[in-house]
Amino acid sequence: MARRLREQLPAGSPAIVAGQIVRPSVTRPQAPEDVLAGTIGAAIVAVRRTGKHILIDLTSNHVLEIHLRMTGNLFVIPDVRFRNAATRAWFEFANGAGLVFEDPRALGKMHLREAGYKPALGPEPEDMPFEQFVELVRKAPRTPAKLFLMDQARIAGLGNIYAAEALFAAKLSPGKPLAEASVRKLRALHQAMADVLREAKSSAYRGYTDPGHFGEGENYPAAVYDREGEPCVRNCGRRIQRIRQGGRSTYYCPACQR
DNA sequence: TCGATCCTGTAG
DNA sequence: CTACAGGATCGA
Repeated sequence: MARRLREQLPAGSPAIVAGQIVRPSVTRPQAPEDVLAGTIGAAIVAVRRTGKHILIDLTSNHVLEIHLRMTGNLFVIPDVRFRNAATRAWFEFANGAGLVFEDPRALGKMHLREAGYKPALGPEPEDMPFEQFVELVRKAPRTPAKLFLMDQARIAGLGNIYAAEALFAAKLSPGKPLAEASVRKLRALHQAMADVLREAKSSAYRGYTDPGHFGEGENYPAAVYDREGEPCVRNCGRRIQRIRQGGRSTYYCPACQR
């Protein structure tokens, strides 16, 4: 997302000349006017991603932090006047283009931070050495594997879907602590976390929940997520089960994942 | 460790 | 019509 946004931004970083927080709840607990005050008049210096957070560096010595949650979307349109009804916040550049934050369910967040701000996140799977992963596992001897993977303070970037997929790939039970897993399976999981995120970020799917792909039969890339009752893709003869963990659904193969 | 909360579209 | 989905945060 951060990369796509970078590619869409107008060249020469025109200043932001106007903006509106259409839905005040997106900046809560910050006041919409405070976010606008640090944004309007500034230009964009860089767009970065860390974990699930998008960070937009501004010349005002602020950082605009955006979390898309599930249904959020952030992009540049050539003419800000053509923003649509799901727009929760927007900014207009000096050339008339718009940076638009859309989010039908309005769960996404936008906050103004000081320069140098860093979200409290664990390492990204892509640049986490195996030894560091093992050390993190060792510090959570009783936490069920799936809850461990979804804890952003431990490891950044995996949500409900990708955690389930990585565990399936590594043949690990979502309910058992990783501290009890073999080194071999931990290695597989370490690799799977990076793989699953790389695929999710690839242009092919733009995330498993992209409207054009989600739940669409053969195009649907998830092996277990939302597949309760379907036969395991490994043809082990069992069906995918759904259990409840931390208030959310976990999908897994009871035969393959032990 | 658990549930409620936020928010709305969609599935039932 | 109600239940549920998602991620993060908060309070019991």
